[in-house]
Amino acid sequence: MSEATPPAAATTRDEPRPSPPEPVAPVRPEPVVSVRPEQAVPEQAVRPALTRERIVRAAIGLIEADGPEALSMRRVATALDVAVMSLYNHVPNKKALLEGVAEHVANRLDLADDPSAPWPERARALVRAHRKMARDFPRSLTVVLSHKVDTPAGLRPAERALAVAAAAGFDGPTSVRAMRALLAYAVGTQMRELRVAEAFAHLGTPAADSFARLDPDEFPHVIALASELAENDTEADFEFGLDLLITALQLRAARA
Amino acid sequence: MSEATPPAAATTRDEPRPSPPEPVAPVRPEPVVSVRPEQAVPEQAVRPALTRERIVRAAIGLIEADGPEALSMRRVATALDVAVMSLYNHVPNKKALLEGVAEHVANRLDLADDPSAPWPERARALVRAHRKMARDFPRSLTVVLSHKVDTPAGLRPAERALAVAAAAGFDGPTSVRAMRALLAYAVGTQMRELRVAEAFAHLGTPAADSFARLDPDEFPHVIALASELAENDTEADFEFGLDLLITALQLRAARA
DNA sequence: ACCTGAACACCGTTCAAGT
DNA sequence: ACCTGAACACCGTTCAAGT
Repeated sequence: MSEATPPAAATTRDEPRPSPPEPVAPVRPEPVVSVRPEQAVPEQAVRPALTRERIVRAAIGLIEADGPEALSMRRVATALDVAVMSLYNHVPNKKALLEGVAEHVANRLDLADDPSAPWPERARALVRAHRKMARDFPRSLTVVLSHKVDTPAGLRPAERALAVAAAAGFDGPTSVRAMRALLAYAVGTQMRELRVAEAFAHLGTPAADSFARLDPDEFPHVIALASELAENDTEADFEFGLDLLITALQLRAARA
Repeated sequence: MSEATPPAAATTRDEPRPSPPEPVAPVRPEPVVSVRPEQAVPEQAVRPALTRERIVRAAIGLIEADGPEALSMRRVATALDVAVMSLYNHVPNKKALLEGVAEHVANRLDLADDPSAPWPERARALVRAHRKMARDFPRSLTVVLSHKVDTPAGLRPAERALAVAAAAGFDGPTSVRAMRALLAYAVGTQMRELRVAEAFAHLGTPAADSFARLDPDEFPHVIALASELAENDTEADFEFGLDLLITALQLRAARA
């Protein structure tokens, strides 16, 4: 858990790595008397075994803290207080680690589904789950989106979408297209929210006054709607577009 | 132009850089007789001046050839046959170079617009322009999408979309939302096509048999529609989703 | 089986020196 | 004003050595 938000020390690059809080015993003190060794060591002195799971979680923590471009094997290693090369006992290389990150985040998608609910509501819930993931792991998102997933974790949203489309009465090819349209919208929304979030992280309110310097002849609408554009009710924006898609799909389902 | 698709030599990393095809004159031969110097040197001997434009184009060439993760200042420099540090006379750092790439690609968007055409057709044309950009610069796309643009190049699509929405009769806030929905779909589609393209580049036909290993209880629809899913008529998929959005917008415009 | 340090071939960027 | 090489603090990964 604490690995998900690594200590600030991991974000500063220059200072030398502090010596780990391990029992620094030059000669290993063999317990000749049985003292139930699992209770012998005090609280956090035992370092949990290095594992692929822990490595992936640490990577996600670093990505969320400093952005995906700041992720390095070496930083993951120091965050876990091991040597770099130890990671390679559990992960073949950095690309595989990023795939692990993608899969881990994709598995956090909340795909709870009530098959007895009307299909438009089920479709909405599916797309909303993507939006929630984008909020929970904003900076890991680009990693997820740039690693296609033909693993179960990656195909689960597709399965749900196809199930919903079938419930709506669409034939196979139409179901596939409806699924792709919904997921394209989900992905596009995720990207947009990510950009908005990064922009706010870097500046206060970014676009506001940059609109002022635009050529009024070329950008009449942008300038006229500057205040509407500066406002970012991502929730309402998202629901508006989702509503468009669902409405059109209902129309299409009724015609079939 | 030739920089847009750099020679294969730029993609192999290990071999030493071949000495440039420059006139290797240890002592510079000063032309004491006037021979119209701009014609004196044979064909490609004159190296064009290093410029921000040339640097950005070379970067795009490398990205399209080897992917964005393979872009490095050093590779750009050798592609242009200059020292690395020479680049820094025209570009402050790598981040700025990537912003240049994003802007250059965004400027290639074909935003031709016929204000007398019916607005649904104008809206379609706008979203299709994004799709075309994704086909022309597939691998530069992630760079474009991950650098928000409050420059004119980045706001031009928004301006067009708002103009179309106004022509449809939407009020300001609704126009902004309609624009965001359309652009979200455009972006989502671009991401999907990119993933499909990368998948095909790496394997022959990727998903086809990976579906076979899925748990039939959890993935009944994916398995049943495996052949439809394997087929990727990105054109038709794209138009299907676009049609949904436009249809719903027309409905909404008629109600207002 | 797991961990590790040294080494190698890369990075981006600062600095001081050249023209 | 523009170009450059050396140097620095980083990278990912191979290899050989330890337990």
